[in-house]
Amino acid sequence: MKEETGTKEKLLVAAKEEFMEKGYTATSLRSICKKADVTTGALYFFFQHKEDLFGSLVQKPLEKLYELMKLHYEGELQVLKQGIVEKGDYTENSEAANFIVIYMFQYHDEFKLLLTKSDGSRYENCIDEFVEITQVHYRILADAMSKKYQVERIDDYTLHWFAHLQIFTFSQFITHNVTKEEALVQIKTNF
Amino acid sequence: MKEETGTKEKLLVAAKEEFMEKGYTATSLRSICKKADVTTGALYFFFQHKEDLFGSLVQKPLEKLYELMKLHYEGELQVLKQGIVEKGDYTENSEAANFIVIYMFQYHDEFKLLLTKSDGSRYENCIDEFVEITQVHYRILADAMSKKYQVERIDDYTLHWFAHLQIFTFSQFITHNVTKEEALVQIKTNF
Amino acid sequence: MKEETGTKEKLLVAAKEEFMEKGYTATSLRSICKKADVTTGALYFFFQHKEDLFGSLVQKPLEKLYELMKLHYEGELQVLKQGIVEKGDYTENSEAANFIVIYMFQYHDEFKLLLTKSDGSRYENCIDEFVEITQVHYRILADAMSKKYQVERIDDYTLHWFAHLQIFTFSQFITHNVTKEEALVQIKTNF
Amino acid sequence: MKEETGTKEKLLVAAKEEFMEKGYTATSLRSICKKADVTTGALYFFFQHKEDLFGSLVQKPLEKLYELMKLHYEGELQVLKQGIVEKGDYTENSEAANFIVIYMFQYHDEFKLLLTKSDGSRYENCIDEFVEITQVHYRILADAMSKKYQVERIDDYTLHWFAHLQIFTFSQFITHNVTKEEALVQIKTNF
DNA sequence: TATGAATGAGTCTTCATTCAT
DNA sequence: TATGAATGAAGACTCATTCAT
Repeated sequence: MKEETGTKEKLLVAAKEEFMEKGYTATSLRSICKKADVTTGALYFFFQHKEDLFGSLVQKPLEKLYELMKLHYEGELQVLKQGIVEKGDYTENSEAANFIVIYMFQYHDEFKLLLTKSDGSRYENCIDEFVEITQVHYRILADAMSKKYQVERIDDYTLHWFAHLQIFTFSQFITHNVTKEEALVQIKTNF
Repeated sequence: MKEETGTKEKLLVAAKEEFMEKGYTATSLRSICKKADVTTGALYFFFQHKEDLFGSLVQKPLEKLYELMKLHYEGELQVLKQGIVEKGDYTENSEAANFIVIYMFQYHDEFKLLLTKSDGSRYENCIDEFVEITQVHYRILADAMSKKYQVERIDDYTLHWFAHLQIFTFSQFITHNVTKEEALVQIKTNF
Repeated sequence: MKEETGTKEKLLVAAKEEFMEKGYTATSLRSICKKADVTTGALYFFFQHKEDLFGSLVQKPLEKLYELMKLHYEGELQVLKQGIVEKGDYTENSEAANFIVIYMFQYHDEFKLLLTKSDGSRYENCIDEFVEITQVHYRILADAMSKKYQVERIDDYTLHWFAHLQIFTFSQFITHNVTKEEALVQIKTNF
Repeated sequence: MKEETGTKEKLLVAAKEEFMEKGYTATSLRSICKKADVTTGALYFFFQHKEDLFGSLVQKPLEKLYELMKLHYEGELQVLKQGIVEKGDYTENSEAANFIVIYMFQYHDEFKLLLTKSDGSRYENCIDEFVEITQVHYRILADAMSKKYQVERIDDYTLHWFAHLQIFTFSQFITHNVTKEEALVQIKTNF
């Protein structure tokens, strides 16, 4: 039955606002404490570093997203193995993509921080990791295809390009003011 | 007929290296001066701010690129006005795109700074401006098309998406290790 | 019949380890609490200050040693007063010295803390006090001697020197890795 | 023709005073700047670290002393090699010892800092190095002796003891309020 | 043109200590 | 007995910028 918001929560809220406004590097812990109406020491009671504080906002959604991507990609591989692409399966997987988008919108702020405000922090290259994961997946997919249909191997650059494009598309939803509904339409149209 | 490299040049060279390595915010003017073997005062004789120094590396190529884009887009509009799209014109315009790519590779470092190392500076959102310009152009184009062929107006979001995608494509050439040749092939293929 | 080690004991053990490793100033109470798996508040329930905690480790052995020195020196004075130095008495006193060494080894850690890790605390000059006490004693001894044998008064500096040397010798046993046995041999040889 | 004392000098003077009063760790750079009537930035213009500042006071005398010790010991070895210890040589070497004392008194403050106020800095164990050097020298000396006179090898512990005692003696001159004259008398008497 | 000394606000972080519960 | 949240001053150090010469 607590009435007043906990200090940690106040800090997280203030941190989110400040990071969002100024970016990781340009944000000072002081300004966060001030906004949260809390002393420096209090901040350091709850968080180890500046980076830890940023991570506390952003880590979990990030990891969950990795997981969802993995699931999504494994789903696609299942479809591939079954040989025959039936409508139902396809749909199922498409739903996985949907789910990812929905999840990203659920943690819209957090992903915006990751994608546009993490410069200077450990997370500044997280996009590259998304691309990397996707590219690895595409490689498997592409090789299977080229083997099946006896076509030439797709070169790395092209693959990377597709992977990056893919991630770029999803990023756009967050970095620009796209609504969840618009995003879902896009997904349905393009995939 | 100067023999020794001028101080200003040494500073610019050092600045480019440091910014490239650490990014705008994380680079200290001190480190630049040190690398250039020049004193702080000297730096401030030639440049007003940190931002001015960064701008001295990056401003001109950036403006020139804006110009080239304008030209490119005006060219497309000319084609549009003439009503009949003749082969020759089209080629001409395609060559404009080529020229842009070539120009970007000529100032490869500078554009890399702009696209990936300008965080914290006045230029951190330059990509958005590219997109904006492109989008405005697309709007004109699209409206002309939809009027001509009596099709529905293309919504802003889609247009923005196309514009961003366009810019993204060009950015990729610079931010990733794409060679000029590969880039030109891509351009020829996709446009 | 307590089974679990008491909180206070855990704190003392942890404190000893930490102080020994890093010295008084460089050791933080936090690190002690962490090592003892105890909260800050608990520490402050049992101890008033950082210095109080350090004192709790070190005070008693220190005082006891002062006492032993006093005893030792009083013994020597007794011998002096009796005029005739009999073998038995001498031995007795030598045994007092022995006892001191043995006592120091019994609280080896504590004296090591006092002699090498107390910098920044109230105890940082404890060696000087040992020297002071010894010097006072030597003064009495020396004056009696010089009166008895009609020799010149020994000057303060020399006396201080002897006192300091004496204490230095005992310190060495603790600060360097001398075994109790070696120390006792040394004592027997030199005194 | 400067009239006002330079900033660097003011800083060094203030630093010496503060370190002398409170010791390395307990002294804050702020307090030094305040005493020197100089800003923090100024300090960091002249010195890299807190340790660098301390070193600027203390490094040179320390190194010079190492050198003098080396010379002194090499002198003793020369005497040894010549086989016959002639009075003149011995005197010469004794003069080397004298010179060391005189040098130490010349930089009395600096050596006091090193011997009693360097705790927490890189120099906190400098005494041990003195002892080490001396011990190594003694080893050579002792082995030569024991070979020459066919006596048993002196064990490491005893040697270390002598070395430490030696250094202790010299330290005393500085750490206690011994005058240069007293010290020189001591040296003449004991060596 | 350039020097280099100096500024001073600002950075993250640590710490002994307190106190309501 | 003990918790653990909170304080707030202080720490070393960095930086863009200025200015007399």
